[in-house]
Amino acid sequence: MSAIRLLVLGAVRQHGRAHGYQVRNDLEYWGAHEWSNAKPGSIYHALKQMAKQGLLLAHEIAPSTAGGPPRVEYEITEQGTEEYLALLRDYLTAYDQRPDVLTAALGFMVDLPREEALALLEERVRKIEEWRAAVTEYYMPAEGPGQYGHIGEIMNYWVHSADSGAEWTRGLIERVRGGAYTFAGEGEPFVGVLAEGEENPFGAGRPHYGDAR
Amino acid sequence: MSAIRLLVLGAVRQHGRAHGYQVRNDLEYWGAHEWSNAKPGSIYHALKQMAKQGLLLAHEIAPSTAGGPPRVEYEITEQGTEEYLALLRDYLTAYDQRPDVLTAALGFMVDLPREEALALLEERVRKIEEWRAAVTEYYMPAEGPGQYGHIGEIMNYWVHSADSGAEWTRGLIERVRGGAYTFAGEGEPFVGVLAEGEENPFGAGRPHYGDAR
DNA sequence: AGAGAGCTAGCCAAATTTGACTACCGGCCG
DNA sequence: CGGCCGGTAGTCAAATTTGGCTAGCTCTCT
Repeated sequence: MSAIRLLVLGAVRQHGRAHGYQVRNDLEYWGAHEWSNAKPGSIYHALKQMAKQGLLLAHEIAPSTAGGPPRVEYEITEQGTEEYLALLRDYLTAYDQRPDVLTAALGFMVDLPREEALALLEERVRKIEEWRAAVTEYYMPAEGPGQYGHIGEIMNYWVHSADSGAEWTRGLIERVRGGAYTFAGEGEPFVGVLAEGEENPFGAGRPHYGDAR
Repeated sequence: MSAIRLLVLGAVRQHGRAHGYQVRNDLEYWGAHEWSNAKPGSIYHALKQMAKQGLLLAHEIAPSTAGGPPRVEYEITEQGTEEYLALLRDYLTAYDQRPDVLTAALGFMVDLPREEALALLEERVRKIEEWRAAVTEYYMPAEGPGQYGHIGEIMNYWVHSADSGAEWTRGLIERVRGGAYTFAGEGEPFVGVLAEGEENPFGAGRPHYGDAR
């Protein structure tokens, strides 16, 4: 699964109640369209799918003023919250070469208690090291590297990425252990959503990298 | 697009003529199922699609001995070769947060002349630096970092990944410039496919990381 | 000789993702 | 006042991806 479900669940949860366009807007605010598949089609699809599965509750809203398409507001259910936390824990520890799930999880990590987040991040480092060992053991056999020719560069790249990822995670662990950020149960949380009517500084009109391609 | 097209085109090209299962086997040999979406369904789909688009030529093979499903062998066309080289060039330079396309391109980079590969890799470094500048400029405004709360860790992670990727690419450039590997037009190329009947040391029976999850 | 395991080769339905498209409204410009 | 631009809210068909399924062999025990 991609990161879309976590992103959508997290966005709805922070609002309490949100319709599709609000979610879409939040994800854009977070820059999610740059590092994940958070495109309109995917977002609306995920909302409907998760409503069907009981993770979200759909409220049909009467078209307020003029015609327009029928709006639907979503609210997260008990079951949806469980799924949300499960995904969050999973993605914080998973090292599977897709950086988007980690990125999404970083955005929500403060929904967990500090101690748990630390434990998960340490688990993440362990997983990376385990993976690294597996690569070097299986793909760099006794005959020595080089027998793979340029193909060895692929393994080299994997190993380099793993090392870099582990190093970064260790840095994050230190910052969190040192008291950075506000985690669950520690008072007023940092809110990354826009209030109704608040101007979106990251919305249209703001050049994002990649727009010119 | 994912890396699947480049992988499939490259595999068919190295064989000269290959049927689906051969391609599937090569990709497994390269470990592609671990870092890309190279699953049977995707491979067979890509073969058919590209045959329909004229990138591959499909030969119906009469069922050799007993019944069995009708085999199809594929051969790359002129147009397919062009597409192959275009994808290769593109993926060697593209820095778009999906490591699988780079990984796939690394596997085939020796199909280009050494000088061109070097130029593309240098272009890649430039792109990464450009991207890094965009992130730090747009997402770390005058108010200073920290106003984003833990969300700033996402940008921090991006920047760290970019730096790590650039550093690795510079290392590769040095190795290639120093004469490593055999590039197009430099004599006997390194072949990463299995000869008909050769045993696949990476096939089934060999534990891959992730099998135990 | 028959049961079962495992390989070869490939197919398929369901789920997801993409990228473009619709429809309504308000403002603004000449 | 007509036309068009931009924002809001969302839909849709087509392409792709997933994960498991089929069917025919070939060994290997028993």
